[in-house]
Amino acid sequence: MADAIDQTSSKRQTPQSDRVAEALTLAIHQHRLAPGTKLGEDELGEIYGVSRTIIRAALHSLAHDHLVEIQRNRGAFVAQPSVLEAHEVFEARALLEPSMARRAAERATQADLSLLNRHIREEHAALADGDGGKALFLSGLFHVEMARIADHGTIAGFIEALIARSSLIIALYWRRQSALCDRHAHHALLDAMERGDGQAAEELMKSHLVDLHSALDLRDRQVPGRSLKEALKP
Amino acid sequence: MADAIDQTSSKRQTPQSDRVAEALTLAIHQHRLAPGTKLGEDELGEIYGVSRTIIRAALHSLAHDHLVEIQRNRGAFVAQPSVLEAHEVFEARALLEPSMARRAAERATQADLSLLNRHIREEHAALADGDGGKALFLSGLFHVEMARIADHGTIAGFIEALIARSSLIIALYWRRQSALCDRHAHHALLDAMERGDGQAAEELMKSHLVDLHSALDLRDRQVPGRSLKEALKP
DNA sequence: GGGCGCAATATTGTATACAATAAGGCATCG
DNA sequence: CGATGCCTTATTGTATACAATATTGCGCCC
Repeated sequence: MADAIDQTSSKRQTPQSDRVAEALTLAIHQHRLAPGTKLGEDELGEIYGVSRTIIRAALHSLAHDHLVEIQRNRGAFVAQPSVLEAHEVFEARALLEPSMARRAAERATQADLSLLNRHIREEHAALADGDGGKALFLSGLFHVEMARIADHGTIAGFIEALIARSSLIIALYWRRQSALCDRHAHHALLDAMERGDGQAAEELMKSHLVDLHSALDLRDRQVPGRSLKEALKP
Repeated sequence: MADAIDQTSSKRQTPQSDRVAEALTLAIHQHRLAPGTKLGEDELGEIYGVSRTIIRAALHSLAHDHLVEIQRNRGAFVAQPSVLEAHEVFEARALLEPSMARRAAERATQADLSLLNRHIREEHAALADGDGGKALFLSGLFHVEMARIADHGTIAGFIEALIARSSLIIALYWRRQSALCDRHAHHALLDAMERGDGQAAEELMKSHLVDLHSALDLRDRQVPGRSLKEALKP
């Protein structure tokens, strides 16, 4: 085992901690790391073939984005967003993403549009395969790509962080029965972008986010993993 | 020298890196650390009486908020936001803060209002003393406090980061002659909040941010510190 | 037999040592 | 005298060793 990280070229430009952080973020996105999972430093160090120093930097980075929670002297755990946090995240997205959708519609190049088109096709294919987790992940990527097209790095950074958190929220609160209700939302958005209709894109994004938000089961209950220890002890 | 950090009680709950990061953030807020300043690890370690491990964690944290820039094998420097970044930061604030002003107006308690009142008085006092830097810092604190009152942790976190970056932007691009043009903006905002008039607070915040944005000198030029080496070498 | 306290263990927090990279100075050569 | 290349030095990147804290299992006492 050991060196699991692909060190393509001998001269590496990006810090190793970033590579680890990216790998962990991806695993969270893809629902391969469930909320509440303990992320032991030695364990991760062995997996990625680096020392705890690197792992700690990566974990702190993810903690900064609210993807993991670090408890002093206890360790790092994949975050378990509360119902309140879930509401906040989608409210924040509703505040930011419609404007970005408008900008994206006004600025998208042909290359951007075909990239989004491919995303949608892959997403539908994943849904057809019954791989809901992958479809959800691709769906998030669509939003991230849109923020990138809008060409506003600052807000795009916020949106990326919010979408990563959304992935955790979906893992905890998604209600299955409404899984495919808005399969056409992204298609409609892309249509508006192809027409360069910023106003329409903004409205579509706004209602799409409302739909997403209401597709969550956010009745105030304890999430499973938390109830065992943290709900009873303190 | 050495242990410069105040370890009030023997049992410390917050990580040391957070204390260092806070101290550095404060120094940046107060314009005691100029953009471009080199932040050597050994040097900071000696100042705060901790090892480089702690310093590195703090610097990475600030880098995540775009307050410092880390160049591989070169070290950490106080960030020098570009003109583009400056625009983006104020556009992002314009997107987030008006809504928060509305929420704050709808939720502020009497204690909140008197706290804001005190902030404004201190800000005016600092201006009267000719301490523009301190006034600017307190002005930022007013916005942060407002986000806190709005009781939306997620967006408040974004706003806090944006205001910290604004402090750097102001250090680089503020034009002196317009330094006191909007001294009454915060007062007007507080009035609206005291009336519980969310709509008015939202509008006032929006125009206040437009004023701030246009009080910057964002003509496209190289910032001084950057031009010597970085503008010519790469 | 159950509950409490202590000790053993494992894991994280911090410091330090070593390695790698970049910067600056000096000597040599044209 | 100036330029170029190497070498010295300083600083960061990473790993490891040590210290502190929380957890867990065992034994003892009630």
